[in-house]
Amino acid sequence: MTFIDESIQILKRESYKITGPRRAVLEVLAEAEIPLSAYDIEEHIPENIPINVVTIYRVLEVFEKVGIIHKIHTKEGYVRCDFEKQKGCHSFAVCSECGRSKEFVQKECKLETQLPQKLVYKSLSHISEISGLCKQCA
Amino acid sequence: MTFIDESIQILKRESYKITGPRRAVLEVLAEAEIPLSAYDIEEHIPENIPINVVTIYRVLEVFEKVGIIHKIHTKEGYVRCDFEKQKGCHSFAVCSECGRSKEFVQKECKLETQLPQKLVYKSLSHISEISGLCKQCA
DNA sequence: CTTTCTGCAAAAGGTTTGCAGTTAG
DNA sequence: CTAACTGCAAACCTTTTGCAGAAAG
Repeated sequence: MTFIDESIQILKRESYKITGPRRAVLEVLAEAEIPLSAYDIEEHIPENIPINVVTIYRVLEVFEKVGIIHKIHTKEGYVRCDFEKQKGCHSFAVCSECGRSKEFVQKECKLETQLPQKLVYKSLSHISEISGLCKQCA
Repeated sequence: MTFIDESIQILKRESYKITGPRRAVLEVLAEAEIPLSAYDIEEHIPENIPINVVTIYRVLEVFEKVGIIHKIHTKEGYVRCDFEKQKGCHSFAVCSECGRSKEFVQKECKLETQLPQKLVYKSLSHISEISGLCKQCA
């Protein structure tokens, strides 16, 4: 199952409509190697079917809500979620030079199990990003 | 040693000047219970000695560079670093409701030791934030 | 057919830049 | 005294909002 098909399935399940702009943004994200902002995505969309940036903002909002993309804070952009079905702590290694990011899932995440209780926090969500140099840029 | 004194020491060591605006921002951050943006900080500074927001932006940039404050991405604001001298992975638990944040340091951080090597990343820095509800807000 | 979605225009908000004058060391 | 810092004005970029028309299911 590809990222696009899987995402469409999830959107339908959550009763969102499958529209042209949403498909187009999915296609861009499916190919992307680095985190993309709304404006980055606009640039990657074919000129013959231009999509308004405002729409892209709204599309990304929905995508993030249903969990098919992640926001990368280190780079102020979005990447597709490669492990939609896996529970656990989704983390990223982000190259500070080229931006390439790799997602990985930790089933046993200290941060989400032990520490919050100790601090009397009830965990809801979690941001975890490592920034460094990738093989190509090192 | 208080946060302010320790910070001044660090700034001097890095040959930054100790100016009025820098002192004022340190004083605000020393008291703050939640992450503050540049504009938040401006509001907390005494009316009789107003400081330009542009200056606050530049002050925060320096403070972050020398490591005396941390940016909280969950809330788009800055907090003082409570563990300047401790090496390791500085993480935060942030209340999604009131914004109160607690810093903690993990000496043994899986994310900074095992995983990066596996991914051929050379670790440089690390963002780790848990978002949830604190005791008061739960 | 109805609800959701999109485009446009505009506003709002946050951040950055250049430059001249000020100040810490 | 000199390099570093600040204030001001303006530019710039990103994100949000309201509303009328379009389109998916």
